[in-house]
Amino acid sequence: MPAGRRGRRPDPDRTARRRGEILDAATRLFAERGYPDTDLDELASRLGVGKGTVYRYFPSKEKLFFAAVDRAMQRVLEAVNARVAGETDPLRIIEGAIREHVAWFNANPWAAELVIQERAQFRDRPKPTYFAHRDANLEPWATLLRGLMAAGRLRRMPIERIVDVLSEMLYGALFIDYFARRRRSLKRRTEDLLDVMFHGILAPGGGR
Amino acid sequence: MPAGRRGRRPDPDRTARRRGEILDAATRLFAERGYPDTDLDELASRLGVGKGTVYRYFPSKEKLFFAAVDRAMQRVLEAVNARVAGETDPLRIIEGAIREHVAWFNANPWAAELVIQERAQFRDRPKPTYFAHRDANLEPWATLLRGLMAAGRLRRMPIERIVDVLSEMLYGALFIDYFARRRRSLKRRTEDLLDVMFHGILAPGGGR
Amino acid sequence: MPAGRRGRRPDPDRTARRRGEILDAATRLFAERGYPDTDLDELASRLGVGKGTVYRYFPSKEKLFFAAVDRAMQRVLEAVNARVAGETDPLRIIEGAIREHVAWFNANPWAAELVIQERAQFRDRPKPTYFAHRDANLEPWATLLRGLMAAGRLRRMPIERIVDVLSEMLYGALFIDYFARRRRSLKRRTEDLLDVMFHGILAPGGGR
Amino acid sequence: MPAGRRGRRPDPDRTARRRGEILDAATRLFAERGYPDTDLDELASRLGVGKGTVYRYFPSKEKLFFAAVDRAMQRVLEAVNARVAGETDPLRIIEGAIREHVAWFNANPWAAELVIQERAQFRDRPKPTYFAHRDANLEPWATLLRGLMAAGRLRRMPIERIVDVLSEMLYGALFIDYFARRRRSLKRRTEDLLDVMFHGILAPGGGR
DNA sequence: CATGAATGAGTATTCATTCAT
DNA sequence: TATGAATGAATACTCATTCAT
Repeated sequence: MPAGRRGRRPDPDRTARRRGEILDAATRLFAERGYPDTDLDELASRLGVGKGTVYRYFPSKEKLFFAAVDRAMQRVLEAVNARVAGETDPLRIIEGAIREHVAWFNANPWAAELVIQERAQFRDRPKPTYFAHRDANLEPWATLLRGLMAAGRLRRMPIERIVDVLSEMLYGALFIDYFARRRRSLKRRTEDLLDVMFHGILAPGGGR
Repeated sequence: MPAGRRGRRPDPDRTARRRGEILDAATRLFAERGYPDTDLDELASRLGVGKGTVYRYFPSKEKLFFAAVDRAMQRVLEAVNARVAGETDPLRIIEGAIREHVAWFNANPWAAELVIQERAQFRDRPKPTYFAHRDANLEPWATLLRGLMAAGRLRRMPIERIVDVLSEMLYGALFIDYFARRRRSLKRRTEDLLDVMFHGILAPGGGR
Repeated sequence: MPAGRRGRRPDPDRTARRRGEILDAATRLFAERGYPDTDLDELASRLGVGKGTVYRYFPSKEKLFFAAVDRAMQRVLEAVNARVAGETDPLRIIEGAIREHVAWFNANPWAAELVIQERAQFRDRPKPTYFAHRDANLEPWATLLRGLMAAGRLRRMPIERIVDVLSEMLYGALFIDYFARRRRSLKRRTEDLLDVMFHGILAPGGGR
Repeated sequence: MPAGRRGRRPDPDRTARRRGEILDAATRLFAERGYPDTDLDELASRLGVGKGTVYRYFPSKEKLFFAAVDRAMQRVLEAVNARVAGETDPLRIIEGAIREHVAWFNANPWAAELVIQERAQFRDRPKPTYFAHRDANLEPWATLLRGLMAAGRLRRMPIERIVDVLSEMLYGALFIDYFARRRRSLKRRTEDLLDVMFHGILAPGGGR
């Protein structure tokens, strides 16, 4: 054993596991109570550790919260990517992504809560985590859309139009879903969204 | 002097004006700082009145906030109704309503802020003010849509599908608009929305 | 009509009546809620007048309270004096005074409440109203006692001993009565007090 | 190092000592200023600790106050019991108890203050602490009195009569003592009380 | 005289963060 | 490394009093 090294060595696995446990509990609590009503004291006792320990892993309540949001956003993306992994038809990829996005937030409403909380409590953040992640993952989707358009399967329009409107729909759906206490089934709402997104509401020639 | 009670009489005009002034200033402050960071003490000094005066007009910070949200929501509806007042073609009415909704929130971003704040700080409210107002005003729009569908100008689909997806788009647009710091022009984004809403993204026959 | 005098003359009767009404309502409220929880706003509305009016008759909440206590103390003394007015036997006068004191506070528990409140809220008042009144009325009673002692009907002892112990009994009775929620009848408790006061608890020769 | 939980362990001794110190200082302050004028902030600075520390030991101002009253009442009873511990003659036990009660409150006037404050500020408490403690300790005294009566040393009368009148005397004495700023010596007043309690004021045959 | 709108000093309590052990 | 005792800034609301009308 080299001189000068005493005591137990830091165990990176243990550390990572601990971090994850804290993040899990914090996520649940932030979503349940909202950011301001979440008490780090309660978090610590739920975890069965001291408050100081939480502070060893995250330097402040704020940072802990951001870490929670960040991880949540990673998870949606992972879920979406996993869902479309086997698909080859680009249109089915788009469709699958939409379905998964709606379904995932529906199954994980706490994530929507985190997104709201972040926006409400930290109004001055340059870019909310949700969009940071979305933008970082945009390019492959844009490529996909360009391909479909070139193949004549999508109407000719700026790619941004699709991306933006789709974002609005999904983001709106995510919020309305969670807090307007909707009564229609997840399946039906997904069909609504896909149908309008793909075909619009006008009948052929109905515009005039 | 008229018989009956003596002394300084309450002046309803003055009272209403005062209430309005307080509400204006409160709205601005709540939107600027967020609910928790808004100090009624500061509100009072901005208005040049004592804290107690604010409490004469609104019994609590919470009630004041709800009054502010409520008034904001009334105003969007008024703006939308005013915009479509002269229209006769039902499709143009729909279109006008969408345009105004997007434009109004774009011009009054503080209103979007209030909507978010309400949701984030009062998680347990049965129905957020935005939806309460929307639902109270839904019927005429549903009638309009039914008419258009009967006339063959809209594709046959459940009315709810249109209402829901449109809500999602508008609500999503309202949020994204305000806090994703979008770079594309209001006009272009409105066209995007209308185009996709009306025609969808698929080319004819593109689904297969 | 002399020049220089305009308008309605102050009407002393009306003024006194008004003062009395305010004092009545204030007394009730102070006794019900305690001094700190009595709201002059509520007092005014119960009376159907404006807050300002109360201030025309009493310069401050404190002064109003003292006036209420003072009037209450006058009333006990009046009641006691009225009760013994017809008596001629000095011992019966003493007895009647004790009976009336106990009975009056029992019938007017709010008065005991005022005595307590005064002591608790204004700890630094030189002499509580109750004792001020008592001391101002002490002399005739001392004379009475001296006469009884000279006549051999009371044991020889300092007059102050009787006055002090009797005061303690009465004052103690007044408090215990009101707030220990006693279960024994007024009559029985009065007899207890008189019996011990007059005869003590020892049997003849029981001291040794 | 023993297995199990790491970190700074709670030290029960230290905790108890701290609690006691806070209670001491609080008792003094409540008695000096009265309940409403006692500021926990000032209490903390007097103790040289932060306000939060006080709240660690007592969950509210109210609870702290009740704890102070409660401890005071325990102490009177201890003092009284200690005083009569060596006595064997039951009559001397009674006498000693009375002497100690008067003397203790005379030496600890702050305790009387707490009793008053409790009554005045918490009008609706079912049973003031003073009486709760008294009632919990009543039985041995009743037994003593029954014994004396059976032995012919006390006049035949209901035990309750003695207990009640004695309570009234002591309670009255306690208050008068503290706030009528009496001028006669403690010793003399104790003799007064004992003399009247034991022998009454009437001369033999003086009743008629 | 009478009113009640306006005022602002005053106060209990919470909880993120630090740091002695 | 872990703990939890200690800290103190921060905050909504009440109510006695004043005074314009």
